[in-house]
Amino acid sequence: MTNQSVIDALAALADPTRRQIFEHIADRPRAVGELAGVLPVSRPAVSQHLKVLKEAGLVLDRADGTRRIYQLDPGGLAALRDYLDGFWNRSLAAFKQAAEQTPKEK
Amino acid sequence: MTNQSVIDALAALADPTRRQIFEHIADRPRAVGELAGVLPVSRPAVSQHLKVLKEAGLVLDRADGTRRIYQLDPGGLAALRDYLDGFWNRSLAAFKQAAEQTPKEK
DNA sequence: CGGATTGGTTAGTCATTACTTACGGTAAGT
DNA sequence: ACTTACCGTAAGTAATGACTAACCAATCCG
Repeated sequence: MTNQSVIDALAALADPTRRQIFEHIADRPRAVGELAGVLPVSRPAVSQHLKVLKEAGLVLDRADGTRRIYQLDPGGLAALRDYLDGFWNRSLAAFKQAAEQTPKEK
Repeated sequence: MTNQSVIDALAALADPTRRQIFEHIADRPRAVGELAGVLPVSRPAVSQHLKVLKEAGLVLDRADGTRRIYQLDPGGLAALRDYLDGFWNRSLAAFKQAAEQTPKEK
């Protein structure tokens, strides 16, 4: 609900490795070791990234024996999309106004 | 069009100062010195951030005498929103499936 | 012209953070 | 119980990047 979650989500997705993890999870739920096997980083690194993604509200986790399954969290994504939608309207208005001010654009 | 622009946009908005700059520009077009006067950083810092935002396709600039006016670029925002929308559908599907697998959630 | 205003660029410093290695902890199998 | 498999945490290091100070370029006004 807060604006901080959106900020955390943006910062979380800014890292290339975290974005790869996120995209793999988006495909289907994954275990930690499964992700580490695909990615070019160690398993602890994956764990640390998953912690960041979880705190940002982008992923959920559940236990499955000794394994831990991670999946997407719709809440974080919705917050992000709503945040960007807020700019979208203002962006269109500003762009329209600027186009009128400089009509001789190539 | 490429996926790289989306990645650049995410990384650009991850920085707190850049997000503040972006939000001020979203309010209305601004000059560089105008932004530096409001923000707690120096003018060169603002210039560097604007360069990043511009390369990410999030802002546009035009000359106005010695000043340079920056405004939002709808293209970058649209690409970002479409990117997140792609995850949104997958997220809902994954969440629904997981809810069925663990029906005894509190 | 000459000074003043406005911005972009460069060099260098400092803080943040992503990564690996090592360790501890829990659950399943024998 | 012992071993194996899987995962999170801590410590330490290397690399990324955000910032300031100094300098240079372009435009406007007297």
